[in-house]
Amino acid sequence: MPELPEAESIARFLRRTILGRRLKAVHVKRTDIIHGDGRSLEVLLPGRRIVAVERRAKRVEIAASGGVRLIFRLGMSGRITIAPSASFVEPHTHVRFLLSGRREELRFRDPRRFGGLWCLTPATRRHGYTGRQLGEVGLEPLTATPAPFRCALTRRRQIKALLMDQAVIAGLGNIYCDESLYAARIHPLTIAASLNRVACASLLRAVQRTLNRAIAHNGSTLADYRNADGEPGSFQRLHRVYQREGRPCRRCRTPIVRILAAGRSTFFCPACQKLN
DNA sequence: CGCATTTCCTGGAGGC
DNA sequence: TGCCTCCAGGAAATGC
Repeated sequence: MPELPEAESIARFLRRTILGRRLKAVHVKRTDIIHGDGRSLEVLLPGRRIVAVERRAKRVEIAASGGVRLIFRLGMSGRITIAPSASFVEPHTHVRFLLSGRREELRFRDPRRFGGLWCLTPATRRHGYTGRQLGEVGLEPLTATPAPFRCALTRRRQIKALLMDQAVIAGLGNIYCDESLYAARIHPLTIAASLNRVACASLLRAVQRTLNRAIAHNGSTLADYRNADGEPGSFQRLHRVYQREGRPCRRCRTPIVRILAAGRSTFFCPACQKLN
């Protein structure tokens, strides 16, 4: 379940390892996970240099020369790895990008195929693109300031659903929503518009602290997630509520409760996070 | 508009 | 040991 911290960890690793290198060749095994410019990556990409690696929301974005942008959405089980070209290719590896320099390649795997790869080019910007749409995303929580953050929250929706909505706040998924709400002592079903200025500011600080700590631990690995170097994250050891149903709250020892909110398992401490 | 429900998909977990 | 069912979960579409 890569969320913002996992995508950030991958982007940082890629920046260290592939920035400035060239895409020598591309092998696509599944075309149906690729969207954007209709032309095949095999003809579009070879020879281009990697000029930037960025993260936006939960997405990892690679900018190549000539205004070409590769946007990886990892969904549930998406993984980006750098591997020796001769190494075993794991099942569900949909695209392989051979890199200049060492005999290495970037691989995109996604067994469950909730993710995808968007190839945006000057042509797609002029004429729109084919395949699945890449939804707009909202405020970047790490750089957001209190006023726009509060503005985004002044709606009559449950705070959990709102934080999960990528068009509103970008990059928070189930884990970091629950962890942030716990840190801010806010019940997940609270109507967002009922939070006052102080509560919103406190929530933003909690979100930022939670995300920054998770990034420092290379994200959370529950099952699938690995960083681009193949290593799991370790932030799951610091989870306060997520997947801790029935276990004592680390602040007050009250058992953590699990409910369904916004269609997702939601964990919170009923004593620390009171409704109203 | 809000929000619950359904769909996509596979691997891992649990039941027997 | 092996087969079967169930289910998580991000995003988008559908229904109310």
